[in-house]
Amino acid sequence: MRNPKLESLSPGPTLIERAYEAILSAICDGRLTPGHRVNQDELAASLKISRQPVGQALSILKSQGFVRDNGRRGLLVAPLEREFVRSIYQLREALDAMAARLAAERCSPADLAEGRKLLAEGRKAVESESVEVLIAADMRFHMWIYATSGNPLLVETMSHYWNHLRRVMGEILRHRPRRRKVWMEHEAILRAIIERDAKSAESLALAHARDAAQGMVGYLPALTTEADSAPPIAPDFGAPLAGKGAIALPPQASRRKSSA
Amino acid sequence: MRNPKLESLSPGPTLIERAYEAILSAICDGRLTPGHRVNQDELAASLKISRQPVGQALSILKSQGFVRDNGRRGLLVAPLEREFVRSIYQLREALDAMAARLAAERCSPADLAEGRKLLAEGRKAVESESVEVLIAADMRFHMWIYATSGNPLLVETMSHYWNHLRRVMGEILRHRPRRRKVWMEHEAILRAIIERDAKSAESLALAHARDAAQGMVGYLPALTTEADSAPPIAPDFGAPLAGKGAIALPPQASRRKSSA
DNA sequence: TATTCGTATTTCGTATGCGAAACACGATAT
DNA sequence: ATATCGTGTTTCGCATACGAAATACGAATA
Repeated sequence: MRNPKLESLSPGPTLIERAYEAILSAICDGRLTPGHRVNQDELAASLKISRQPVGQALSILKSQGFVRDNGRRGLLVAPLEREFVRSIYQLREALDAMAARLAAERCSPADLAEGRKLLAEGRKAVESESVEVLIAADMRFHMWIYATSGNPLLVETMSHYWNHLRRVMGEILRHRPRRRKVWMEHEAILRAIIERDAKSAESLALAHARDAAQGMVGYLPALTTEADSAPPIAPDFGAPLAGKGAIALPPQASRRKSSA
Repeated sequence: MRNPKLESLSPGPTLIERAYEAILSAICDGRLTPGHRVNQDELAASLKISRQPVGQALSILKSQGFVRDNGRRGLLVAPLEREFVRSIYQLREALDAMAARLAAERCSPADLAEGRKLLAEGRKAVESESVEVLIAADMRFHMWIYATSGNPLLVETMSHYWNHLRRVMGEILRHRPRRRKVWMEHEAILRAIIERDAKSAESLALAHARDAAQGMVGYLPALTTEADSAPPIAPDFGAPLAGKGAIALPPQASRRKSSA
């Protein structure tokens, strides 16, 4: 009666999750442009589902900063704000540096093989025409470092931020020549990790993050739609400090038979 | 016709937001215990609202890792897992160190006054009996550093993580004597910031984070409800890598007149 | 022609309705 | 007594319905 080890199968993706993915990817690759107003009915019609799952997906997107409240006029796709992007790159400096150091300390042979593969793919991506391919390769390389660091939260957190970065990078790389230097720096980082030189890996990653920031933030004002980006209106949802709720919850909600 | 400067007033908190706050604070201060199954109907009944806003709030909480899918049996309050807490503290090392350094470089006189005030309040909180008061003071001091660093995303990100830490700290401090050392370390950090000694501030904050981690993670296995924490089942929602959506969105959803 | 007011339309938040899937429990058969 | 099956209950996801609030637009007025 005891099957050796069958992992329980996950319930299929709900409409909420699929709507979330659909809208998020539309935002991240620029099909939904910054500042564009989003509309529940319209999205629901596009996806051929009802408003309900769309609304829930938008709630999540809002809490993650991809869409934002537009006063009483629904939501809009978060504009690309220089300050915000700068903030992300600053976090990246700290976290990428730590990730590279940890990766150098903890990497396994399998990890290294994967890293080499990603580097090769990246080199090939540089040759390709597609900005999307280039960004995806860049992202995968860095995600590999995060994963190799052995900190799952780092992967989660940074993949979140990279979705924001995708938007910026896509916007900018479409207008500016891409720099090959990126993958030389990647190679240097990888080599340091391979040689288990934590110190070097850390400082190379830091320099790389600074470099990337300079390449992006500098060109941002040109396209940050200052006009659309109204001053922050609604109290932001993304940074919840619990404890201010007006609705009280009973000390311990015991399941069942409470109102029976 | 042009009023000099009236900031637009924000739409009042919706039921979703209030339910979110209520549930989050219940989770963070332990009124909803780790591993406890949460139930839409029951929460809705407690809050005296319908299931709809509760469900949306839970979606957001799920994407933030405060509740998690329980196979096909609804949701449960995320158990306190050692690995997860360790991950948070590791991120804190990197981010707190950076924050302290930036704070030392950028603090204004007003910032310093605020910092001194928080330190004094913290000292008083140590005398108090309440674990909640103690945690709140600790949290506020660190949030001050984040704010003073001038990086708004740092505030947002860390306040998020601190909500997770609140759960752990509350659980552990209830069972173990609180350590006064914490506020001596805080004082040292503050002093370094006041003296604009970025290097010292950075390393002191790093040491403080390591110290805090040791004080928490070490005692975690005793209370991590290993039995309840089923192996991860559902593909996690918190770390979205956009682009896998099955539902396609048309290239550019132009508002209106699409389906006339 | 420019301004102001009133009405229709849009759009969101919330409630409720409905069906499917899983669990719980008891009855039946061996 | 134990195992198996069938039925009722729970509970969620999704759709739809409804009301409130804001916008947009056109008519009336100066």
